[in-house]
Amino acid sequence: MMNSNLKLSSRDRAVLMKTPFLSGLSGNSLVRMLATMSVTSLPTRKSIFREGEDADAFYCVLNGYVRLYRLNREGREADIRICAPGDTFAECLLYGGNKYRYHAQTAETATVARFELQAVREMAEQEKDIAKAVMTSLSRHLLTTMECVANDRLHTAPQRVANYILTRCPVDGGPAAIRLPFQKSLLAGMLGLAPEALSRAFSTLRKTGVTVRGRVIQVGDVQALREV
Amino acid sequence: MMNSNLKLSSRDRAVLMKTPFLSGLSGNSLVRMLATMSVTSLPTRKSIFREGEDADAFYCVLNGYVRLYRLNREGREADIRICAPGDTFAECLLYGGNKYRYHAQTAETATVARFELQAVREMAEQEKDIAKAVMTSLSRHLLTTMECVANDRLHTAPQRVANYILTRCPVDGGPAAIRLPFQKSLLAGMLGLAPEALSRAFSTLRKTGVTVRGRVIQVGDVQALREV
DNA sequence: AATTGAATTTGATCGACGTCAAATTCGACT
DNA sequence: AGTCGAATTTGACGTCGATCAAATTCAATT
Repeated sequence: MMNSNLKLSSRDRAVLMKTPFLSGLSGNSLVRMLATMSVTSLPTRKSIFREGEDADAFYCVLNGYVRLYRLNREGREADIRICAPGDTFAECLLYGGNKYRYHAQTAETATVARFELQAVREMAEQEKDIAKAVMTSLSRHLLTTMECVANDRLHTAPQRVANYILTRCPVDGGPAAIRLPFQKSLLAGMLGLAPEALSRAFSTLRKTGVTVRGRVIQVGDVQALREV
Repeated sequence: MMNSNLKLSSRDRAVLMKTPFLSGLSGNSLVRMLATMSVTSLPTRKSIFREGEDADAFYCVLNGYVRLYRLNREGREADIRICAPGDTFAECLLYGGNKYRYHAQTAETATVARFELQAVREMAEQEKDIAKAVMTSLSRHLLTTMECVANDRLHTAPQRVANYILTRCPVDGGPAAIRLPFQKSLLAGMLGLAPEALSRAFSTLRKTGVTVRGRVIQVGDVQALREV
């Protein structure tokens, strides 16, 4: 069941406006972008597009999570990226080919904004602030993706998990607690791990003062985590 | 020894003009880009910038190869990307932060073009075709980096090597031969492997009709390689 | 052709992580 | 509180690739 052109909830609107894509836009450009945009609510595990399809739109997650993944010949899935609220995906097809290069599906109930590639491409060529928004979005996205390659190649499972926890902890070194915004299996995919490996990484981190109960992660000593 | 503001060899010039960065530029924009550019020849294993330094330029490889890499706490290096002639690197810092996020060093004698971030940033805001060039470059780069994540997470060492060979083979299915443009240890880094693992992957591929002699790789049956 | 340092290959070993199966826990709903 | 299916954890095991060391090959130079 797809609920197109839904009215934006104020929460979703707030997320949308903080996106690198829209946050820098002036009145007129903003209006034009919003005009070509359509908002859709999707149920869990609903496909948004598939690898190899002709690309006609890119998306911004407003609520929930979207999984970008590939399949190998035997049908095993590997996540390439997990998109959180505020993340844009497939915007690289604005200037990088005309077919989707991976599958996209919701990881849970999600709301996404859809932008026509052709329309945005034209606007980016007319309005400088839109071009700038595209460049900002692509730059950020590229940096985090390179970060991901480095993380995969350099760190073990417990280190990746520690890293992830640290990115969501307050900066000071004392104790802290965070709550995962999604299932652990999704976190496993983000970190390039099997769910079992994530579970074992958490139990390895127990000796560093990390306690996990459901989605709540308690960190005894943030500084100690940095040294894993 | 650094040889700044070298006159461009005609070969280097040809590479430069085929870059997504400059290939789409009109007369005036092209002149302005070339004016802010400086060309440098560097010896083997010369550092271009280091992680954490303030970023003031991005680069385009004209000749040779440049390694982008990170270190972990124990000092082990992991390559994030190998830049070939025509590749641009650190251009994501145009709109994505002001510090270099990884180390860059030449993998062998190399010639690179250097572009001031600030100057290009300003030009990108003035000239639409320069903005477009930036977007194209970022898009391509992002796609290949996501490809890299997928490759790492989905494929074994022999599959990655087969993949690499296939990207440099003629499309038809018959026998073919290619010559590596660099040392095997560099290829290993590109594929996220230790040199020993690359060597073993090649010997695994022997049973698929791949013969390696020095830098020359003979492929008996391209179609068979696709099925590894 | 001989020399020599670097690159690559090979062998042996080890640790990390994937996979499969079974046990347990979680969480939504009655 | 009780039920039931899904998510997570745990155990057992296998495989892949990293690492270290030693042998071999390569390639530039004499």
